[in-house]
Amino acid sequence: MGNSAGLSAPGAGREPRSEKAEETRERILDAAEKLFARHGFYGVTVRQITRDAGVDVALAHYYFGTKMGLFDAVFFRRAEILNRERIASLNRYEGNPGAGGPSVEGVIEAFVGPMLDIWAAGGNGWSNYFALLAQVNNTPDWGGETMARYFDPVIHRLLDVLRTVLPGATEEDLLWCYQFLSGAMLLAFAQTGRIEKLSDGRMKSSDVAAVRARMPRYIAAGFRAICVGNSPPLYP
Amino acid sequence: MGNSAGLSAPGAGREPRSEKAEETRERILDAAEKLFARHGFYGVTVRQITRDAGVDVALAHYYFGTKMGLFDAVFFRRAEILNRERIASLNRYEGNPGAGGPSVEGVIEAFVGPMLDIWAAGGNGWSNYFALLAQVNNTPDWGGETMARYFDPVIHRLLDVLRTVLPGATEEDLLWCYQFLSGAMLLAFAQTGRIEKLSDGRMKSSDVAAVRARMPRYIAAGFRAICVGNSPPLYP
DNA sequence: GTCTATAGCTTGATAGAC
DNA sequence: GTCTATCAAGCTATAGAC
Repeated sequence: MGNSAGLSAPGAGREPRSEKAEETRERILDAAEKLFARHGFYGVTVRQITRDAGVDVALAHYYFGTKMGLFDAVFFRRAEILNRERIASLNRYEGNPGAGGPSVEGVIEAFVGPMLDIWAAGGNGWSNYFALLAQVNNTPDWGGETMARYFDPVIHRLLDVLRTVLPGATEEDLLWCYQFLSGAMLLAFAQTGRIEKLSDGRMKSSDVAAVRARMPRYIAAGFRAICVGNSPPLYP
Repeated sequence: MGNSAGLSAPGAGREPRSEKAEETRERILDAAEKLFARHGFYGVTVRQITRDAGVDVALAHYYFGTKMGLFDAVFFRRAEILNRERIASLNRYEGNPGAGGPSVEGVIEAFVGPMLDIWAAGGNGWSNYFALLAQVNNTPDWGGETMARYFDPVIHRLLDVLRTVLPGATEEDLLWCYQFLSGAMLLAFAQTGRIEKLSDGRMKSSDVAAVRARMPRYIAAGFRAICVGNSPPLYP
């Protein structure tokens, strides 16, 4: 699914757009982001999107060609930002790992931190986008491929840094652990309302602080349990 | 989404069905399971399902009323089995935790084991079903609610057993850790093809043994890191 | 850039013959 | 139980006026 290649912007390099046009484009993207995140690609019609955006149906096709083109544009818009932030964070961490030197926790925090910061900074757009990522990540057949197309460079960068703090880890161990990380992280970001149900309304899916306090340590412990020595696990 | 209440079978208590009719019903369910898993509820038409099943369109409505009724029936069919197996496994473990006495690893294995066994035993039906679960689990708004309706009793049972091996854990810690477990586990079961892409084809999403060797220990380590003491984590 | 109008299909669902 | 036939509604996408 999707056909914009790699990390080059779909529709990039166009002549300068008028301010009004740019705003219209963004309104369509925002509405599409929200609705795709909630109901998936097929659960939404172009008409619903443009109605939500307050613009004419035909404009969606004018700006994005097809419904799929619109989906790709939504997916791409924030992927670019996300990738930049996470690469920068990993680079910063490698350059200066802090007091006790590099650690698994540190690397995971450097990777997850930017997303937590963005989430904490608020904005419905990002919340919707995270929910969309979780859905695509868990879509069989083309989900893995789509995630790979947009995010694999960052993930390979993460794996490189992880290898420096987990020198004995096998490739299999590292990749499976990343898969677990990916599932745990994106479900937490998706805000599905499950935690509300389980806790009888006492806890909130939107509690960023709660996730920040637990997720990096949870994930780092998992990596160490698998990638350091073997059963029984050793904790250096 | 969905409206069959609790764990009572939708359409249960009907008069005895003929064998041929029962087979037709199952064929529709199998096709629907496969296609819903691959493309989501809205990504599939009733016509595609019945075509795949080799039966007439009208029969889907005859047996299941609406498209949503069909979806509910698909979701319910295996949920019942899954719940029974997991409850039985947790009971067995509580009755006989094995040599070293009860442990976090043991509880997690008792919970995840039945799903790994079912997966290992093969059958496309179950693979499709797991993929469907992963999708619903990651669906915002109604995903959490739907999962809760079908699976919360088992999860509360799991949490009860976990409390006995993690006596000091707070409710918040336990529930967030479960949320991470849920995301990691279902993504691994969804076979999205991501691991193939990341490993350049050297690893397979369908490698049950690889998941069995790692996931329980990964998850147990995460629980211990969060639910035992506080930073820095202590490993008993 | 924006809108109207519409082409050309497909959809979920049902009525009724067999 | 199964199939044919069909309906009303909604869909993506486009052509062309402004």
